[in-house]
Amino acid sequence: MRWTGFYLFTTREVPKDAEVVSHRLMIRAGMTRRVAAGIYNYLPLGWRSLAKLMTIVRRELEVAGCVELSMPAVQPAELWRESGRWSRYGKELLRIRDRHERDFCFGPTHEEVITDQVRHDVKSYRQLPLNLYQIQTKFRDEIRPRFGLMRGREFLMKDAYSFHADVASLDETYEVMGQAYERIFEACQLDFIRVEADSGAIGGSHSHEFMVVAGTGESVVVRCGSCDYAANQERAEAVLSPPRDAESAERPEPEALEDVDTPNQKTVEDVATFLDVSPSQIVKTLIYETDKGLVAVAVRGDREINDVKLGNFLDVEWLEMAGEARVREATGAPVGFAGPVGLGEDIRLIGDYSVRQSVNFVCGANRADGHNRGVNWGRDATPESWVDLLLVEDGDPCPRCGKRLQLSRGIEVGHIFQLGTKYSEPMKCVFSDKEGNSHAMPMGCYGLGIGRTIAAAIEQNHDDKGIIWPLPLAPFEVLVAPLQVDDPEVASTAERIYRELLEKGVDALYDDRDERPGVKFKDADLIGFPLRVVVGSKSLAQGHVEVSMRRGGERQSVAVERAVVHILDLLTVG
RNA sequence: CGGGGCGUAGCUCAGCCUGGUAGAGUGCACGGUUCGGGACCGUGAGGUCGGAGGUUCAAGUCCUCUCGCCCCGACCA
Repeated sequence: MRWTGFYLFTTREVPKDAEVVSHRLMIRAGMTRRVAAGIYNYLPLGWRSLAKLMTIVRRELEVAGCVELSMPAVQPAELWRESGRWSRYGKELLRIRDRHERDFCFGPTHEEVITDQVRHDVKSYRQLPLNLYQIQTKFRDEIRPRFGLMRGREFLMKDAYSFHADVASLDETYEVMGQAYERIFEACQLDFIRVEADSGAIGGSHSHEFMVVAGTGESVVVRCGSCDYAANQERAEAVLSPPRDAESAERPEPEALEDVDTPNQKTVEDVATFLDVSPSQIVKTLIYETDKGLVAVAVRGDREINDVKLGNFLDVEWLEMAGEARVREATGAPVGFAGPVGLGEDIRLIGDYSVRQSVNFVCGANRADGHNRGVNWGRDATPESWVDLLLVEDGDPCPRCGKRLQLSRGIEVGHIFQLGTKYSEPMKCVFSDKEGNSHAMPMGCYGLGIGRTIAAAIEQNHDDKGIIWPLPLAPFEVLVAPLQVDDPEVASTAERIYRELLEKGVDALYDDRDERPGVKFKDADLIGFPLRVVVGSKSLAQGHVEVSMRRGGERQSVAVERAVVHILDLLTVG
């Protein structure tokens, strides 16, 4: 490809609202341009990187036994009504109406459509298992799209769906897919980890996310420094105060329950200072509002609740911290003075493990400017359940080996989970077993963000000059840059090298622009071609061209006749 | 959805408070000097100042409405 014939325009400046490195660099390198909020053009250069990733994905999925197909972006509401998601999915589902006033949506995912297809064709256990995938445009009407391709509304996603005759088969495919994902991200040369993830209301025994390690990631990853435990923070188990036998522990004598005045002491820190206790001796009571009513959660004063765990335990569709008015209604006190003692009948009380062993603790008294001290479970209040609801923090003990956990940030580029019969059941995607009995097919689903993976690759591979592509994802492997295009000697040499590279199957771009050397160098660094061949009149007079690698940046003078061989060597080594 | 901010040349922005001739840099075109790390000089083209309405002799500037975009928040008592 010749630069002047390629639609490639770099810029020096970038809109000030582009804050994340990958976003800025993609705009500057001429890879993408925003069309609307969270909606982008993939320009030829960017599209080449996406295409390379898609090729890798297809290659590994074929190995894993997946079959590619393509499904529509626009889907009829009736399928979503059947699965129940038309009403449940919420505002992220972009709903549209055709000229006949029929309801459609722009697909955010394709469980309904694929299930509808498979139930039509597959009737017997003999036809299972199946694993179908597509790479296709999705639309999710995100509250706040941001960070360019990292969180767009319209985006490219590889989504695969597997169908099985039994759970064992699902388990097997799930593992195969996990390995395929590992091979994909390894092939992209990305630093990633596979973490346990929350499978949420979907149920299912397994769910894993694939995270590209990056400080700008939106997800928090919990890792053990000693063993291989790794989980999404939403999922990570807390073992702060493991349950133990009450009688085996030495417990202080219960003190009398006391009601003390704590004027204006609303936060845990305020109360701790005021009453001269440590925050961990305070039991904080959080009031949540859910679609199943109000819930009070007791947790150690210095810790936070993991809303995802809470939502899963309660099996609710939504929950949020109750507002000022609801808190007052529920506890009779303003925010800051809720406590487990004497809570109303209409509010459930759940205890987090972190306070199960608490004795003679401090908590809100459910009145303005008042707290209880000397509170004890059983005598003064009793949660209906003790549950792990804690948000894991840096330094907490590992649930597997007890060593310290570390928190880091990651970009979620892949998510695999077992759906079970969540869709096959309501949509009657059934098959006959050997005995002729009918069963809903257990399903798995496997997503991989194409654009997000490219963005993540840039987040992980750049410097102050620009992108440093991992070779497999680079839009072009080699840039051939003649510095003086009007010098016939320079031009013909550069052109010859370029042509030979093409003949050898190398993905090369020929910078035939009549630009000053500085401009060409800056653009080369910005775009991040892994290899660069510079043909300049001065070195050519010595019979040399210059070959350099973007990563590391070292330049080598190479004899003209050896240039192509040398480049091929470098490309093989990687 | 709540709060804040921004829409002016292809791009990045100034001008708005205090109403009176539409600006800079960059990019683009042309000419010249340059030519191995985003050169310099000169000339030029390029704008319904997001849109609608209002106030005014006069609106990019003030007011109202509207559309679009961005940021923060919508979580810890």
